[in-house]
Amino acid sequence: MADIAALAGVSKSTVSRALADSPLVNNKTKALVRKIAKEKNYRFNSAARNFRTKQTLTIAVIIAAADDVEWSISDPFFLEITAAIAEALDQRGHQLLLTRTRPQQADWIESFIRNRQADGVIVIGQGSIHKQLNELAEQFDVLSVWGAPVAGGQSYALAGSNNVTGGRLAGLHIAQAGRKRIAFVGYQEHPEIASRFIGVQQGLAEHGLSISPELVFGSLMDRNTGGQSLVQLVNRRDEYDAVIAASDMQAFKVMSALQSVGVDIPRDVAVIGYDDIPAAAIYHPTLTTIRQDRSAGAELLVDNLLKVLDGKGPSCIELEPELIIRESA
Amino acid sequence: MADIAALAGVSKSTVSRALADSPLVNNKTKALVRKIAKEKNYRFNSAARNFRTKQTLTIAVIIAAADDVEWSISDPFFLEITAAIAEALDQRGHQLLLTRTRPQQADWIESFIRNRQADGVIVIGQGSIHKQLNELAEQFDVLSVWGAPVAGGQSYALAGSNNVTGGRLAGLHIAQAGRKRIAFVGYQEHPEIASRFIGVQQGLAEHGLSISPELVFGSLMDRNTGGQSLVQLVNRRDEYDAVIAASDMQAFKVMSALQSVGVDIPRDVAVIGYDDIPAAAIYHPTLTTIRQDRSAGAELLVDNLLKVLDGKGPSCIELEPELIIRESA
DNA sequence: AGAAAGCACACAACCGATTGCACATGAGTT
DNA sequence: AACTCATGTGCAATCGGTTGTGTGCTTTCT
Repeated sequence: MADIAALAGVSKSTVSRALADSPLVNNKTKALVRKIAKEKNYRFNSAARNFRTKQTLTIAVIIAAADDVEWSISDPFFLEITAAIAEALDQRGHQLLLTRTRPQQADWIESFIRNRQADGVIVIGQGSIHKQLNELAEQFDVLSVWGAPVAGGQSYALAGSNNVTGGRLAGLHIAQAGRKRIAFVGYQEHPEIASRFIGVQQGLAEHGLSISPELVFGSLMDRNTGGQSLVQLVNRRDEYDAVIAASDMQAFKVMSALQSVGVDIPRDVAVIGYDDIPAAAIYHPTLTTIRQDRSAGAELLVDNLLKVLDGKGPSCIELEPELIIRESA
Repeated sequence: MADIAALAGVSKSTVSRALADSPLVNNKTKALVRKIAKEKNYRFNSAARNFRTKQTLTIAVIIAAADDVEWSISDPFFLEITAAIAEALDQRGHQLLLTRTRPQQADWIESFIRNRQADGVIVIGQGSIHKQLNELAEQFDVLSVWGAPVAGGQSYALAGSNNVTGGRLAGLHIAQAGRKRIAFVGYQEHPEIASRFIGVQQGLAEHGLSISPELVFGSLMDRNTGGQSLVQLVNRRDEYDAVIAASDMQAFKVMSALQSVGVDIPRDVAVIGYDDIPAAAIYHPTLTTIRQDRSAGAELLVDNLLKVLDGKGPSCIELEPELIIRESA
């Protein structure tokens, strides 16, 4: 920058202001400085800038659910929403630091914020750490979370699809299809899944149906108990004519297991998923599911965070999910 | 740091050295300084450190293939390898900057390196930009690429699975299964896919088989021509008894399309994929495929890059892929 | 014409850690 | 006793931008 200043015959500060498009600089000077900067292929040093301005224009993203029993980091939904966040951040001139830090570690957020490695943090999935998040949010106003509202409210900014509505859509669709004995699969410790289950029950209730407790299964993705749940699900296959799964990946598992013992989907058992990951449109039969809009969600997450960083209070916004009817139900 | 120095009754430099575990500092002093730093919950300012040391301990990751016709960013394989890279970088004390920058943009790499936003760049998938990568690698020694060796060699560090071997394994397996009329699906502009196709032909040739040109289809994922390819593939379904796909996602598409017109897999047509993404074990029938080890690959990519950043020449390493036999073939 | 206001720019401090060099102290050597 | 040497610590420069304050010049108004 000093070199550019010398070449342009002005001072460093003028160069800085010219490149920052400050109104304090004459337009002619601005043009001259920029021309020279371009000619000399000048690049600002963002390390220096970050240092001086005390902000990094970087947002850390952490997949909280990834460490949990229910979901693995390989669930395409999380990765896709991460990609969508990258896109949204990019458009707003920020960068995405993908972190593996386990949110269970006591001081994970401090290390990001106080070390000034990131200006804010986006957490994908509350997993089972809602409480910790809440405490952190009260200390640091730098949190934006993808998930579901929690009873009692939360002090962090929240974005998510309306899981109750989503569940209800699934329940209604299954009921309208004439199914009577419904099974549910999912890990209800997670706020999102719990909401979906509530929605499902609502939807079914509107048609006078309910889910019998023995047809509620835990997550099939759980490293410890997942296999067991799946076996039970298959053994009881004559007791239900529809399965509502808490995620597409689980729906695939259900379909695969049932198909391999000769159950026809959707004739014998209808299956409905949640997320609408790309594979849902490809599976055979194609999967009826509840679509969550990742792009919209990502933008919401980012805008929420930027708002909070800007000193505005955290907001809680829910997107409307959409029923995607395909072959499986 | 100045505060810690005052509290410990030493100078800033001593604090700095003590925390950096420099041998220049007496052990007692070191212990004292560290104790105080811990008590006062001191965190170093990484912005200042990056600025001063001129390195960021950050690696940018860019999914080159994502922008291409063949693969979309939603292909789980890329996202998974990205997650694995995050893990590997974390273990080595680095961070991962996930970028969306399109590699087609002329100066993408300069903006990272010269702006000092990252110390190095990992590119996933050469896509169709091998030439550009090569030129960049000659200017900047900061490149590590996941992909396949290219005729004529490349000047960047390369890691990948041996696609020829992988293809050959697929070809051999199909041939041993007694299939005679083989179709291939994939976008051969990509070095990786091209290598796989060569391998497939080798494997088949060892059993006296070959692929007839009209049974070689372009990518099903191509936004423009993918649908057309799929229609052709289905129309000609009586002309082949096995399909070798260049990726699992494409294999799913093939299976789904064929199943929906009543083709039984694997009885009528065997299908084999490539990658072994999680869904491969879940599809019905479960997908026989060629496994690429993401963790090993990610570590290789990272180690390669760190080696290059360390001033050592770029290396080119290939992992051995593995045939995973399941139901579809 | 003189004063006030406004514009465009320069000067220099500053962010917080790292590091080359100078210096002090005490031990070991001749 | 004088000298070398090793060890431990402090001083101050430094990285490359950003920004508050100051200053000279021009314009505008009374």
